[in-house]
Amino acid sequence: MSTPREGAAAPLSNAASGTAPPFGSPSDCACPPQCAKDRILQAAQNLFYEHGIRAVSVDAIAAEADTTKVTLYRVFESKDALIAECLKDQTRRFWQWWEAIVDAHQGQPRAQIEALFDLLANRICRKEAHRGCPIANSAVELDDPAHPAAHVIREHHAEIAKRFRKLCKEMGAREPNVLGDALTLLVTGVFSARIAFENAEQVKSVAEAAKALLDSPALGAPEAAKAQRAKAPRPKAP
Amino acid sequence: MSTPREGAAAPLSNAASGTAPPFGSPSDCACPPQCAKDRILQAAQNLFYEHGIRAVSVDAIAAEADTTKVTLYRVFESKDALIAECLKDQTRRFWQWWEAIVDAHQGQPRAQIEALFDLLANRICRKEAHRGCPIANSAVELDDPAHPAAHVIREHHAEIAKRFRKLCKEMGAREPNVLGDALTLLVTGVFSARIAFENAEQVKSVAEAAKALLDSPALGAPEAAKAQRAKAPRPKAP
DNA sequence: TTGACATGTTACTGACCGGTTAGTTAACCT
DNA sequence: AGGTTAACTAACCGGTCAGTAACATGTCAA
Repeated sequence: MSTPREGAAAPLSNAASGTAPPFGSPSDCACPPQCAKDRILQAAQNLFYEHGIRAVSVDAIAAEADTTKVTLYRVFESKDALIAECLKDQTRRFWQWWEAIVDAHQGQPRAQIEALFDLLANRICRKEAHRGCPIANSAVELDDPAHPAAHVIREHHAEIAKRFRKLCKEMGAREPNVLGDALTLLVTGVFSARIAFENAEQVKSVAEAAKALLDSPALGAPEAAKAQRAKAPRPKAP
Repeated sequence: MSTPREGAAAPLSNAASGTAPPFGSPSDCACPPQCAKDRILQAAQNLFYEHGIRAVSVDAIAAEADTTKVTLYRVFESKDALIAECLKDQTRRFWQWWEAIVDAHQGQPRAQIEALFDLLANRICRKEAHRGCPIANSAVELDDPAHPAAHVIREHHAEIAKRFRKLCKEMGAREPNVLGDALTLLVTGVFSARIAFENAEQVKSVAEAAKALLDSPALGAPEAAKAQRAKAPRPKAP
């Protein structure tokens, strides 16, 4: 097997330093800045994202966090619990990102969706996003449905679909559920494709794809709504 | 860590028996039916798909293949080489599936695309596809770009995009490259979503999404071509 | 000063990992 | 009969894994 991590002896592997999951690492924690728990959580997220969950040992995490395995196990019950905490933290930051975009276009569901995809397309092309979505990636590595992180993964994806469906409904789409699910597939698709494609630019067409779906005669908003959308921000929609 | 595999002592784990990746397992090999190499290749694909590459030991593969680790290492250079062989085998079977569908609608690029998505939607809902795409999954677990399987993964995805772009061109699409890439994203998306969504049916809208994209005024075929498509099979396209 | 608390240090356990060595058995070909 | 080939058994190697035990240190608050 091609060396998983650079041995338990790895003191300060900067293999992952400078790299972080696409929606950032923890910084807003209750405890004083950069307490051991914070550093461990951040190191784990970076290493998990960069190399995969199973490829990273707790020794490597502790080393990257500039602490020891003992401290790690004092703060987290197990590696599995740490994994779950990492994912929770990442979903929290993802939804912060989402909310900020949605808030910027209140009452304009179509503009909200477009902005989400425009900014996603930009973000996914950035170098630090080269391993796609950390949550979806975890789903690949965790086969046990009883794993403490499994629920986080499922809930996250269900929430994306739910919110897209709702936005599509507000937009007055003909088929809000199908359209919402189609947009969800584009999101999961762009993350997955980002890993496997050499050229990061190739996945950028996700924004155009989303707009094409929104304009779809079969799924999108009827002409009336489409004409309306360019004008004043409608309050909420039917 | 939640027990990776059920110990090296696992003799005949039927944890994966009866489960196979979405595009099947090897059966058409040169050597006599069910030689050791065949059995190993099949067992590895099943176990890798079900539990992930890193979670499966070579001991477990040998046991599942009803042979020994020694035989495995006589036939394959290393676990990494075995991984690469598994992926090659799976891409081969994927393109067999693809070609069969495309051949059934020769000269009708739009019908070819629609059929690909219709059948993909059906296949992805099947129980044995519940872990998405084995090739995309491997990309998550293999972080080393020098891994013997990395090239297989990249080439596979590039080929999908290339073929979709070509079909879109033949279809006379306004933006064949963007449309082709959008379809590619739907494919990667439906595989990824299949893992994380509890309800398999939710990803089925991929076929409708694809049709909506094909009908997109901005990306799809102009009205003329669209009217034409229902009629006689055009020979090749512009 | 005295605790309490978070953290660090060192060393360990038992299991499992990928990979190897050595020797055996059975079928087939010449 | 002898040789080749492919398969088997069983034990082993050095290393890594997740997780633990026992003890030392620093710091801050009362």
